[in-house]
Amino acid sequence: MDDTKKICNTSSSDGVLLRMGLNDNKAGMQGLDKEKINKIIMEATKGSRFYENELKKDRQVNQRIEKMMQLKEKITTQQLLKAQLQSTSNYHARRFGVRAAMPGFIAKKLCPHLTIVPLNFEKYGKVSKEVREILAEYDPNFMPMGLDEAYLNITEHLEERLNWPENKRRFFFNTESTTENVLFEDNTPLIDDHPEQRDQLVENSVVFGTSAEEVVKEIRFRIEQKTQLTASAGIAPNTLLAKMCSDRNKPNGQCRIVPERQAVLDFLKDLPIRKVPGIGKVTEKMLKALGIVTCSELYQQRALLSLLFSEASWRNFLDISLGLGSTHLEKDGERKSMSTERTFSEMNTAEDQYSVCRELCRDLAQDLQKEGLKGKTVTLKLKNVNFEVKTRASTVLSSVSTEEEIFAVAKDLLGTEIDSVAPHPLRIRLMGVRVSGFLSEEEKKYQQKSITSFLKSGKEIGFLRLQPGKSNQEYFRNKSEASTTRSFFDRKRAARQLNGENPSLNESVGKQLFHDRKSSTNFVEETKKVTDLQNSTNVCKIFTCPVCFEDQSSNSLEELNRHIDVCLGGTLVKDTVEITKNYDSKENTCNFLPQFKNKNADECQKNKPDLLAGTDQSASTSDNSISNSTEKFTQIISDKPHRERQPSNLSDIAKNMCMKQCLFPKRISRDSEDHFEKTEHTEENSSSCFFEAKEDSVLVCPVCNSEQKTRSLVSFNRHVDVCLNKGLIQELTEKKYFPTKTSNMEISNRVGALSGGQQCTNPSQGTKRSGLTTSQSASKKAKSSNSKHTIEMFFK
DNA sequence: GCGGATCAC
DNA sequence: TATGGTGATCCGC
Repeated sequence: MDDTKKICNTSSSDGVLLRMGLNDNKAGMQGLDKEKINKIIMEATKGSRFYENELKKDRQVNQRIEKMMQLKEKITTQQLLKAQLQSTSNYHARRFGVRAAMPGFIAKKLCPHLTIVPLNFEKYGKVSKEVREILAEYDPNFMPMGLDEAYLNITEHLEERLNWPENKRRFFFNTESTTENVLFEDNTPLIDDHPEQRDQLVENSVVFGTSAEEVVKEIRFRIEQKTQLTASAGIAPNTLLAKMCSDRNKPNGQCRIVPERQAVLDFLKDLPIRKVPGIGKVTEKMLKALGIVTCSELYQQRALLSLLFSEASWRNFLDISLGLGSTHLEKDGERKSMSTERTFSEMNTAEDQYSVCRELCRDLAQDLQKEGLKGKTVTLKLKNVNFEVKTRASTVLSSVSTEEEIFAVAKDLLGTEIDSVAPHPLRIRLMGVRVSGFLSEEEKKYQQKSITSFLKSGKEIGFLRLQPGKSNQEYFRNKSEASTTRSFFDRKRAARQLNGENPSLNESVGKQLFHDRKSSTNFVEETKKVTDLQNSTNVCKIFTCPVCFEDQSSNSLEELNRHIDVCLGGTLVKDTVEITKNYDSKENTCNFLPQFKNKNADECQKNKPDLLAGTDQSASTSDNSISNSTEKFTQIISDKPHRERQPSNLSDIAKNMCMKQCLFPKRISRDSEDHFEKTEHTEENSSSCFFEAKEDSVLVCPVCNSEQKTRSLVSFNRHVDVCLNKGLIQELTEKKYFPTKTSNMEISNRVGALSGGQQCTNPSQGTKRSGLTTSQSASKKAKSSNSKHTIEMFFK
């Protein structure tokens, strides 16, 4: 309880400083007088709406912490001990997999012969083309992260480099002398002909060695010589460590963590958690409340964390505390959303808001079309003048990509928000529009095919029959032409010019523009009509379905799309049947079984626990000879490596494919390789389940490498616990956590206890989250490469 | 699927 | 002086 008080009694200004204040945690800031600067920030911001909102957010965080501490109070020593064993063994079982015999496996995780170097560019940070060229010499597949970071895997380069002569590793200072530049370009003849020049040359050059450190020095040297940019770098066995240690010698320095377990642990020992990518100020504060400040404390408190945080969170904490990160660089995954947003001075008229909304949709549509994307979900984001952010989303049946399509959805969302505060105006300072739920390549094909076949069949008749506008049109033209032909911002700009660039006149200008408006509610209605008209390209339309050629009663695009979807249903079925015949084994997808793919893939994923429990819902919803769940799992985890198994007949293929589809839908949809053996993530998701279902294979302890007689997951895990607790893990553990008797302690209810989240579910109001999102995967690139280094490396 | 929240860059 | 934009992810509902 003392802890709780401590947190909640923190003065509000302290709390806000945490949110707003200078973060001197980032390297390069240590020299500054933090307190002084924070004081200045405080003085400048006190009393503003922004500040008030920061206070509010901070109070929310404090409430979360308070609840967490209350929960912590209820935890008994017994529970903690139990959690200690369960979290550790569960973590290892899932993280490292227990399917294959892997002696010394865990140790290897920490010592892959891999060097990953993130280069953090300082100054103007942009990884220009030149730089890029230099980096590519060391790793042609290097991964740029944003504008000012890049990850390189220099493992291969290091091997090659061993045989390089000194000359190949010599680089020159780029002085102002033109002679030097000449030398830089072509030095060989000069060396031979003029010994004195050679001396000078040697004086002005530097030879780099063959170690990883030398390579990175060389890269940084070359970059600086060529672009004047300085960079700091970290050399480490995985991306997480590399990122963290590149931070250590900022600016313009480098640091290496050698691929040895002890070096990793030493590095992490006193490292503040805030230095870890993915742990932000909120997570830091929450962990601090638990007395956790360094990464090693993250490990020491793992039992507590497993009880207080979601599984994803505490497992990520454990990853961090053990220095586990990705060991290969993965190309970006597919984009998941695209958005655009804008901040402006207070905007409180519906007309302005619809106008801005349309502009955002227009911009977004352009961006979407550049990448050829169509999405099904449109999200409107609003920030009111008190800095409170709201998002409102709507998912439509047919995907959208054009300005009109997006606006059709967004304007409804906006309308709802405007209505919700009526008769008061909606006072906002930011609006954003996002499109997500993009069509997969498969879906695009279907769509394309349907449309193509439709057009080819000689039905190229415009399905929009335009009719002359009626009475509303005149109204529309007079009333809102300005807002469509000139953007909101253009008008504001013009108004500013008229008013001598005085921004304070913005509001009055707005009022002038709309001085003739009626009561606010009526106005909203009118605006809606206007925008509906706008949505119809300024002309009244009657939609005719391009499939059934029926005139549609509604003039809403959404309605039309819905209708077309229904009509196209037939076409779609036809197409998928054709695809059935074109099974491509490389693709490993279910597309030869369209019924299953289209209808049941998601279901199957959802029903996974049921499948495992033998209820087998998917089998009942599909007649594709999916006999029963046990059989399916047995097949996948059979002793023979999966990739060697050749499906013997179509039915087998069906089972295999469908199971893959169901178990690993995300990855299957992207890649064309066999993901079972390689994807640790899937392992994590399902490893324990495998054992429950497995009947004909032998469990081998991943630690001691001995075959286990039991088929029971519980017994098996117990064995692994014992092994783990005796061995590697115990090194790191404080003795109080592992009194000798606990290693024999009965471990029961493992899977249930695993969802420790249940225990910390907050039934009451306020903060919804009981766990935290702290994976390094916060950023998409870090994420994509995050979770599948270990098994893959091992098998390589 | 939605909405809020956190995080990185 | 007034407090950004974009994208991703997680959690609870």
